[in-house]
Amino acid sequence: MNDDDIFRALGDPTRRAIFEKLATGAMNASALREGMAISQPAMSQHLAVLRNANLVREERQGRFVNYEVDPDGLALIAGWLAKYRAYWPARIDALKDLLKDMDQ
Amino acid sequence: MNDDDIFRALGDPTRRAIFEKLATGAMNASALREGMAISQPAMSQHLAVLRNANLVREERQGRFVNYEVDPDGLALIAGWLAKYRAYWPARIDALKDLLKDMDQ
DNA sequence: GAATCAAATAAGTTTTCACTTATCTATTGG
DNA sequence: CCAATAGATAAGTGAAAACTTATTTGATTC
Repeated sequence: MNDDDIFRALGDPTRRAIFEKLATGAMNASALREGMAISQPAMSQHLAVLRNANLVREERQGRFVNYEVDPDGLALIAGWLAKYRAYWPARIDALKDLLKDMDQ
Repeated sequence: MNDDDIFRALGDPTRRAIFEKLATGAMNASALREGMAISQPAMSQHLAVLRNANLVREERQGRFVNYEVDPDGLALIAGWLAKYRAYWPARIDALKDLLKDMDQ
């Protein structure tokens, strides 16, 4: 799990769509495919890339494999972004409001 | 400027290295190349991709073109990341500390 | 205004990577 | 134990994209 894997994984729009769909709730690979013009092997390969980047993690449940967002990958992006916080001072207030919301 | 352009731009490790070097301070394309095994046209092409993603902006200064980090692109990443804030509650405290630092 | 230097662009080549089809593995239920 | 189903893997193909060399554009200085 490093910047390289993560940004490469998110660099593909299809993979980002998969991730974003997963973020609405954990589901298995078949459910992910629904309404998403993508073959079974392609989905499996994309999920492998996302998993390798720690953006997604799996949990086998019988014959199905359930996928969910892995916070570790997101944290790494947040860390990357934080390095450049000097460049967005104007956005600090918005971020503060965000954190206040999260407290409730 | 959209998620696609940004993540595609950052998906390439060379381009991310260029961006990260630029984040240490604005400089022109030649200065960026120093110690960075990369040809002049390649650098120019990478900068064009970064510029197109609003991660970097240019300002011609005579014969040189000065490049600097563009906060707009970073803000878009922050926005993308914020959508998934539900997934990193454990990191809230760390982020708060970060904001406290920024106030000073 | 010719020479020089920074950077961009054009065109072609090579490498990477997202796909395909085919096959295999794992798990369940009859 | 066998048929069915979910998913992974293997191998090959085509397209995208990161490079190359050559040339062009823009600006400076002598």
